[in-house]
Amino acid sequence: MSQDNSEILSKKHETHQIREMSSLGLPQELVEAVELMFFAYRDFVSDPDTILESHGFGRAHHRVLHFVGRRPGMSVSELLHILSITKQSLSRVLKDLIEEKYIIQETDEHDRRIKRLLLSPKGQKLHRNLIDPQIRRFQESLAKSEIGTLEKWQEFMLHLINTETKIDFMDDTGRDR
Amino acid sequence: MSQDNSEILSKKHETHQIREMSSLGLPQELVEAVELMFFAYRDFVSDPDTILESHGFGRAHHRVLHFVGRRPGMSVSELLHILSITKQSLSRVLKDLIEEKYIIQETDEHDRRIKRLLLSPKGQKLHRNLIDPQIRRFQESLAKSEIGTLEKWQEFMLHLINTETKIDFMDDTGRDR
DNA sequence: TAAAATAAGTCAATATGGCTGACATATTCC
DNA sequence: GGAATATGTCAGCCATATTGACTTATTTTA
Repeated sequence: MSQDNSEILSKKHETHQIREMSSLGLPQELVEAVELMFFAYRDFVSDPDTILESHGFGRAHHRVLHFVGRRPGMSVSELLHILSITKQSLSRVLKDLIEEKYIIQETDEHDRRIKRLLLSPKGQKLHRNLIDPQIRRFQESLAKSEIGTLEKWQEFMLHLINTETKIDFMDDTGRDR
Repeated sequence: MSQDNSEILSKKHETHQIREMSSLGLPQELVEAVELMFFAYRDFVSDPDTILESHGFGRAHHRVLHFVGRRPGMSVSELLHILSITKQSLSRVLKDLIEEKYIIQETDEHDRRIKRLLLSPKGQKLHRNLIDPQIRRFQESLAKSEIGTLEKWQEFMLHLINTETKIDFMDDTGRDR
């Protein structure tokens, strides 16, 4: 769009005068990066997927467990908003998690229409089991690669995100408030 | 697993003696990183998703178009292997793409059991339209962030990937051969 | 050369997790 | 008292994944 390629072009490959081009006529490394996103994401969620399967749950359950675990006391509509899915899609998985006592609902003290969502100890345990292999993957990747700290990686990833989403993420991490 | 946290702990936050912990009792930045993977991936595929919808296609079609575009002449079984899906899952989307002339099949010269897959000019155009917003997202992110070049980001992402997958990826990019 | 292996394609059935539209209930706000 | 809000639920649709069984054509191999 408004992006000028020449800036990017001049930044890379000091040792090569000519930037490698893929079969698409696009910079090789950028096309590779697209694939890295695909493969890294797929493998990154593969360990939790295996655990979830043994509980009869899917990725949707994982997301709910995760965000409720990270923001204890969040409402159903906050959860809907952060996940960007419909009430009906959420309801099926949330129902499972409540029925099997991974998630507890507590009516808000001041506004009795709102239900606050919380992880039960059982839910916390599962959440922890799901996130552990992902944390481990990051730690191993950090140890193996030259990147040093996560800081710049995080900054880059954050810039890939839509502005609207960024607001949710900030809320979620409790930063910039 | 074999990973020792103390090593990671000592590497980060020179300015803070105590590492911030999330509500999970896990390093805050690593939990944040897990969420960055989720949000970044979701938004990263959102632009192609919109384009695909207008063609009556889904993400599965996108993946097929992408890999065939990147590795012109690949066989059906190579495609199955790289996507890690079943023949039956592939068949529907591949059928769509062939019927609507985005993908062309050519019988291999030497082994007539094998069908080589290629993008038609129409397929190349769509592939290009799908990848453009993703390339743009990377370029904008590169411009906005301090990371400089993609190199270290790529290295880190590559280490997140399973060894088996890495082999496919290398094959795909034509490196290390 | 006959049998086995391989590449591709197809059938039927099933599950997950998205979606839409409509509607019900309880509660709070104005 | 009526409007708005938060939640929950009905029914149905779609995309994309799965498994298992089977066919056809072709090549490899014993």
